[in-house]
Amino acid sequence: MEYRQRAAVWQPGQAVEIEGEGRTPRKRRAILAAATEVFLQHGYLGASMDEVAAKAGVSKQTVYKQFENKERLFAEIVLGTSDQLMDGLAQAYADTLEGATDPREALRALARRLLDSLTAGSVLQLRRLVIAEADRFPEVCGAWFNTGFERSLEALGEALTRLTERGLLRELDDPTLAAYQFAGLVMYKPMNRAMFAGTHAGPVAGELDQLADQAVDVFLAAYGT
Amino acid sequence: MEYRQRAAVWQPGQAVEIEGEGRTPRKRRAILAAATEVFLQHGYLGASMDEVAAKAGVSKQTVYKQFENKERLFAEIVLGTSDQLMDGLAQAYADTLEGATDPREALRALARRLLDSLTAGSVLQLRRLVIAEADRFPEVCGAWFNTGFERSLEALGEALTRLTERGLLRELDDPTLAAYQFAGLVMYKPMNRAMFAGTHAGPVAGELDQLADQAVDVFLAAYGT
DNA sequence: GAAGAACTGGACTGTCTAGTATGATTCCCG
DNA sequence: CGGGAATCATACTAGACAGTCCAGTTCTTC
Repeated sequence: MEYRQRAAVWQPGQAVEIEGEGRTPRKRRAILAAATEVFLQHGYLGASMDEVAAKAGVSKQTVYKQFENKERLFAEIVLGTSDQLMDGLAQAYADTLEGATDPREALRALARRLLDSLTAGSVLQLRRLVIAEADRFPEVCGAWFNTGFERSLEALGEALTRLTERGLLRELDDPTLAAYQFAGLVMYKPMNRAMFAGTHAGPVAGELDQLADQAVDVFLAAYGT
Repeated sequence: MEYRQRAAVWQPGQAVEIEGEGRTPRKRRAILAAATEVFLQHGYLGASMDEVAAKAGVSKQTVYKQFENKERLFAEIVLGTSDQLMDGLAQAYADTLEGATDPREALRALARRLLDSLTAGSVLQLRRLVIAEADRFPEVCGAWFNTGFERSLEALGEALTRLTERGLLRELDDPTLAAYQFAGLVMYKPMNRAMFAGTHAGPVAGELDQLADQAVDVFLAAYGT
């Protein structure tokens, strides 16, 4: 179960002290970390700038010195997460697929890792936030989707293509589509449950493993050599 | 393209006049219809009871006579939709699968119909609303998920089992899981796009057909006879 | 160590909203 | 057609919140 020990794909940043950092950037980071927490927990309208300032240990004036207004702060937070999520997923693909010899085992490991990572509380709350505000902030949420979500599935498509080149999968007409199909097989059920049924009701551990295995069975029935 | 002509799975109800209906129930229906529109458009916190009353053509007092407060009105609306959605989906299964002779054609028709129905604007907005408020109203949103979403996939599993019994599909160990896998193959990509990228950016028509066909190919590679 | 920038705390404005109150008006039913 | 209930228009209360302002304090930097 080596994959369960790994760092989560993304966690809302703590305001870590960085030695030699000036006061202003330190406070800016504290504000971003606090705002992330507050927005994820309460949503855009439910979040209050007073709470952000209090949680950051900063005066309201400082918040408004760093960020023009609530909308900009929201945008900064949402966009700031997509890089980190992407990096985490790219790492997951590399760890599980590159160098693999048995495609079934490799895909199972990937599926389990995706399930673990993406049903974590903070990732779910981020997804909820972006979905909820998709109409209020179409550019920001659209950008998050394009640069984070879609891009990470294209990357998975490329990783699958490398499996094909090594003779571990059948030829793929559309690698990105195959990636979406894999993701859909693995995550449609647990992701919907997690999104709709509050943050409570975590999945049973064994259920996720079973889900992963069965998704891989279907995927390989279509794409295995 | 016969399936494109069909009635949508669900549309936010207009306040239809029902002959012989008294004044009070008529106004109650008007309020529910107006509130549905307002909540879907602005979310729970963004919705104002004044706007609901105005849109329903009713005084605020009447709203509060029919519904104790904003929370109850929200709950009533969310729960009221799940039955209707379910009925629409059950109809889709029946129309496309029962009586089919060619499983590939039947599943393609079902996939296209699901794609058309569930990427419609109002259905998306409803999903967004429920997801966004899952933490604020865990019982209501959880109930919506259990009685609407999960139940409809169990129904699909039963419909698939009937295909099995008629020799059109391989034996299914877990019909509900197979249903989730089918849904995931068909909808993971377009549903995520639709959820994250505002209500704008409708999908290209041909893309959905292609998606449906390729999802069915994978599904039948695993479950076809 | 001094000057200037950044920060603090708290008060303040303007606006919005859930929910209540009231007296006049309209509708329904017997 | 008349009486009682439902509804209307409107005003009101109480609280929340985004964003601003200011006088005093702390940090950084030269």
